[in-house]
Amino acid sequence: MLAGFRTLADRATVELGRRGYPDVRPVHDFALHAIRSGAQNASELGRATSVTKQAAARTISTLEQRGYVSRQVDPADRRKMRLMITERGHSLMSEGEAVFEELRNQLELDVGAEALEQAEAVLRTLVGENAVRLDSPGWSTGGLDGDE
Amino acid sequence: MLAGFRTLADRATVELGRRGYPDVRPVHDFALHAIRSGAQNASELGRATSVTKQAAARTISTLEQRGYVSRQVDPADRRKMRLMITERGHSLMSEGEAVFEELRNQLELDVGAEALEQAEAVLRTLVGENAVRLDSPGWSTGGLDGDE
DNA sequence: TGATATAGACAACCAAGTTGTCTAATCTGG
DNA sequence: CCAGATTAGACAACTTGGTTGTCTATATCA
Repeated sequence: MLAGFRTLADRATVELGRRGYPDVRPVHDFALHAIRSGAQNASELGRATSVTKQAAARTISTLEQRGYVSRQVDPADRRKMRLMITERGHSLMSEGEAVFEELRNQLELDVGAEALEQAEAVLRTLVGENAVRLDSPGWSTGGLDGDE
Repeated sequence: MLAGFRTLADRATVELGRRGYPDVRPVHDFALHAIRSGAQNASELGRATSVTKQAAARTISTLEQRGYVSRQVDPADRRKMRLMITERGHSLMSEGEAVFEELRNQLELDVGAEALEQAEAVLRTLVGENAVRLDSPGWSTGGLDGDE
């Protein structure tokens, strides 16, 4: 079947909820990662996550409400709102990584180390191929045009 | 990263669009499969796909609009609307399977037959584990309660 | 027969996206 | 140096797939 990753992400979400981050979804973690690795404002975040800047701004604002990031006007360019990950944001991220690690370990127990690595390699190939064209927003919902 | 299956499903969607089924999403195919393997009305479909009956009814009605299923009152129990997959519905499904087959073959070329099988086995384990508790609606959106 | 359960419809809502329009700030080029 | 273009971000309206909650019609059970 095809629900593999969904499964993983869902479990991580539930587990994170159990550990005191009840209102976090995969998207949020995803966004935090993008911010940590360089996206400093809404537009950049949008580009980094292949989403319109409006959607990114929305994600940011919920992240801000929940206390995971803070925003302040960029002194150098006053159009921009510079993003910073808060303490709580950082602990969410490390907790998230820990949870993932645990899930991965569990799976490794179930299935064997080699098998798991093999599987990861395959999946990497799969996403690697189209990482090239992570452009076009709306790959999952709207689009469907298939860029002829 | 973790977008492996998404990737696969998205590509299949795009490819199907290209082949004359432009308004089909993974959900729809998923629902058709559930119907084919026994779900005869909205409530059953909902149960089968771990979704409320209302959501299922909605999916059905778009599927009906697009001409993939038809509905008629069940003569034996006039509360029920019996579902039938139309000709077009069947061809969608086989086209869908063909596309998937092709994608799988492509991946097999890229990565080798054994590796692919191994990966599939791992993923099967992953989803298999929690197939047991495919109950609780809302695993992906609302929930988060983690059934304490 | 009457209480209860089930099927499905309808309405209101949510989350995460999308467009499209708009203002404010910055950049660029004549 | 200033006019025009570009960019950042906000706001509003809409879409999809899902959720409750309420309601009617039909079945079923005691």
